[in-house]
Amino acid sequence: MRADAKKNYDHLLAVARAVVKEQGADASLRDIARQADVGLGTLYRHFPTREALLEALLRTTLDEMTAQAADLEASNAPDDALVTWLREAVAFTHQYRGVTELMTAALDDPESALHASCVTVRAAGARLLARAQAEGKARSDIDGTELFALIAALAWLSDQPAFGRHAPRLFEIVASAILPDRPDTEGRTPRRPKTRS
Amino acid sequence: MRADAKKNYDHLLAVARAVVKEQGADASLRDIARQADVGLGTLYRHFPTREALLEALLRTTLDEMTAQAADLEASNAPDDALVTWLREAVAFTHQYRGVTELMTAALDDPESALHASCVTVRAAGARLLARAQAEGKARSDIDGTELFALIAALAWLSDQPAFGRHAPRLFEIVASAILPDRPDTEGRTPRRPKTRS
DNA sequence: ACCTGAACACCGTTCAAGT
DNA sequence: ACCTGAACACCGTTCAAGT
Repeated sequence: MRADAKKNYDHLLAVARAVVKEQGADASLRDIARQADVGLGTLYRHFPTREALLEALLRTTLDEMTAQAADLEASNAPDDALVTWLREAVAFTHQYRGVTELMTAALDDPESALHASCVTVRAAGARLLARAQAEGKARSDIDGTELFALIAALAWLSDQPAFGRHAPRLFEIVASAILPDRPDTEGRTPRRPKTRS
Repeated sequence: MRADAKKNYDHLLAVARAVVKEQGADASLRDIARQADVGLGTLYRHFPTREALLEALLRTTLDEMTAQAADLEASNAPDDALVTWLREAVAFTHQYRGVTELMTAALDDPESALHASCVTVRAAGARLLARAQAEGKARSDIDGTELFALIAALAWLSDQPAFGRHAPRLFEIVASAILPDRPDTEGRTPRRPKTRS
């Protein structure tokens, strides 16, 4: 890659990161090019699709998540490792609003630039899940895709302003379904009376 | 309303129903007006916002869901009533792809034309939930909004092509979190070996 | 009262023309 | 080899002009 091209690529990526962080994964590509002071065609040359742009944006983070799964597998009890990783996965996705939809679609589309990353993440989760299942800590009737789905659902919920406030409890509810006999992380505070919903 | 206006209104609604069923809740309004052989301004006159259009579209179905909740409350065991209603709620939303996002946003926005309907549905669910909680059948640390959130999450998952195949099991997993001691509905089939995820 | 469609400000995507 | 921006086909939304 030529030096000027490399410069454009890097700058484009930095701007895109900021814009996507602020406006979500469906931010205007035109706007990104504009803010990067670059022709619209230049953006398309470096990132032929929106998925390609997000793949570049997410690659390092997704790799970190895979690495962290390996770490947790080596150093933690199977159930703790899984729960910690799930929490991390949801939190990560929450950085970039709307990325969940994209990753979910990419998982189903081998042509997507994001496909490989998503498959890798699913595999990392599936390993942690299998280990917990082998020790009887996790429900045995779940597979890696379903674990991915539950993470995606929790991430989606966290992105909705109506539910953001409830995200921690919703996480606990779903986690308790995956790992039935795990005590709640938070100190099981008694709930406000149920008159208001 | 004048007779010609009424005719336009009805026809617009019928066309919109078909288009939204096919293309989802973010279907082009222009396209709907075009297919209804009506000026774009006419659509906006009758339905000043997309939410208003969907409110008209969903009103009868949402009312039916509220009514069904009352029926179930009168004639079924608390836990069965709740599970049946949850299943129904997810299935309904699944008819119109993308409606979940809209309803979730409306729940948080009192100005939305869909707000009242969503609040009513939440209340209907909350009643069924409270009854099941009173008999110790449902987790006590969940409120109506969280029940709504879990329904929304399941509906969202069902809309994703990658997860559609897993929707029944994902429903069972979440349902088991809400109603911990309920036996699975399906005959707990042994799972395929976990080599493929 | 109600309807129409042009007008405006946006998109995503492509591609001929430039350096 | 890379960059640019006009061109095209779409949007949602508004509003003057018509009946």
